Amino acid sequence: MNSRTDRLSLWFYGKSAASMNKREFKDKVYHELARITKSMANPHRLEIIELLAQGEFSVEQIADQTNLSIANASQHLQVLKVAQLVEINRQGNFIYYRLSNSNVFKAWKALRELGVERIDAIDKVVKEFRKSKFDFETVTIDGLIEKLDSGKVTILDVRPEYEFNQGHIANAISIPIDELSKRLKELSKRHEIIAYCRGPFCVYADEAVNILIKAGYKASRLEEGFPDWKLQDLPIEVTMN
Amino acid sequence: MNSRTDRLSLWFYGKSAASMNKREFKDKVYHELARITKSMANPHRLEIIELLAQGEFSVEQIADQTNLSIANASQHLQVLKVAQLVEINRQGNFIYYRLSNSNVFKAWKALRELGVERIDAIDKVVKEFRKSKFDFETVTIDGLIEKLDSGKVTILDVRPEYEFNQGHIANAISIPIDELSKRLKELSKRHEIIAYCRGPFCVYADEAVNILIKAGYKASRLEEGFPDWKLQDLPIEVTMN
DNA sequence: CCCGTAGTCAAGCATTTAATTGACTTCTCA
DNA sequence: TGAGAAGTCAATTAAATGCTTGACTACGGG
Repeated sequence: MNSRTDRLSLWFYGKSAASMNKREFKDKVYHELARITKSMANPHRLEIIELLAQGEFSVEQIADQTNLSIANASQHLQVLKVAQLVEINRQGNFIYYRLSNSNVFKAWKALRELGVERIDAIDKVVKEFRKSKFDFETVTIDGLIEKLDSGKVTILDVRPEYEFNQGHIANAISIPIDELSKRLKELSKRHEIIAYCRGPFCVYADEAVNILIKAGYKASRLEEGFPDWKLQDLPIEVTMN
Repeated sequence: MNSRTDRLSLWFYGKSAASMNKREFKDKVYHELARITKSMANPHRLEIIELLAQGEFSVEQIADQTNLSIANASQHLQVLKVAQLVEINRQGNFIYYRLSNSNVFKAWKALRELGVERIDAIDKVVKEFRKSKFDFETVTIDGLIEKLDSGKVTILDVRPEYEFNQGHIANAISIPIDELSKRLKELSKRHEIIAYCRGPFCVYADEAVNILIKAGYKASRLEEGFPDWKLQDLPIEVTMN
């Protein structure tokens, strides 16, 4: 025990702000910020955050999507809930989790962009994985906006319909990736097709473009996902039921 | 050992992207992103990041500023270096650390804003601490820009001169907080004074405004800090030597 | 009101993280 | 070239984190 530890235990147990000195104040603030950061600092929780950026999901849906056991998913969700990054909405037997606020997605986006830019391993694995399976160009949100102004473009949402219904790019049509092959006739070949999904690490759109190009369409994927579009306050639609 | 763990150990030891399946690809990407997030997820490292957003500092300077032992500070810096969030610049006996890139500050800023908005404890402690010692209004960067357009404003940088020299708001004058009381005569009472420092959790500017108001000046603090100003590509100056 | 489903909680173990100490390395300068 | 200053590293210990398992709680339908 040194004097530093003594101070920490003091404020930790609820010292009032008015009686703090500068160091105690800083320790408290950075401690709280680190608590939030730690609650995001786990691969599964990051994946959950990205999923919840699409809308709200039950624990079982989340566990399925992220390949976790129900109990484990639940525990990760508790961590996020304690940190106030997610909120719940109980509907009978089901408990639906959602991000509490757009700032959560903003933080995830900032970390994602930091990662892609800083960590070669990420950029490399993303590029190689895409290239190995699907070799084609991507379009950014800005690029898509330009295309929309100037031509015949079909925006194709290939996420599960459940996610599409909770919010999608205005005028997009929904064909979940699993159904794309057998629903190709719904798409006109006279339009360029821009497929999008959850975000830059989601491969649904890659798979879609692959299918479309093989079938003779002009198609490319949106680099970002629906949450990035929504964050910029670009036009979206929600399917009511 | 279950099949999930088997997969993890496979890619961990360097599976090529081309041979990955979807789940392996996701695991790899989120693992890497969590690694970066973990490297930030510690109160001392967040404080170091905020400090390094001001410029470059030696290990000893960093240890001093953050109240850490040299060895401990060094170890935290190694964590940040391995995650590629900081870079070094050796000058003889001294090793200067700096943020590798503005994305690091962007991520810190996003986490900071998430924290202030989400965690009552942070907002509360910041407001209470300020109020208890210094009860006055603050000005945002946008507010400062407006004021600059329309009136006589003195921008006062109260960070240590070392930090001022590495970069400051254009036309700001430097009076480190320790010297402010005895250098008041350098400031005209006909100008409103906006004091700024490192960021929203830095109290130098609060202390400065307190001194200035007591001495009869019209003064307020900038909510954000120099790095926030710089991030927006607003005019800055660097003191060469 | 009890059964089944959805989800949470608690215990136990293995792994990771953090701080301290003291030894070690690297560089400068006399 | 060797003393000293600036940092790093390695070992130790304590604490926190993460996963699994199985028991538990909450709700709805018959």
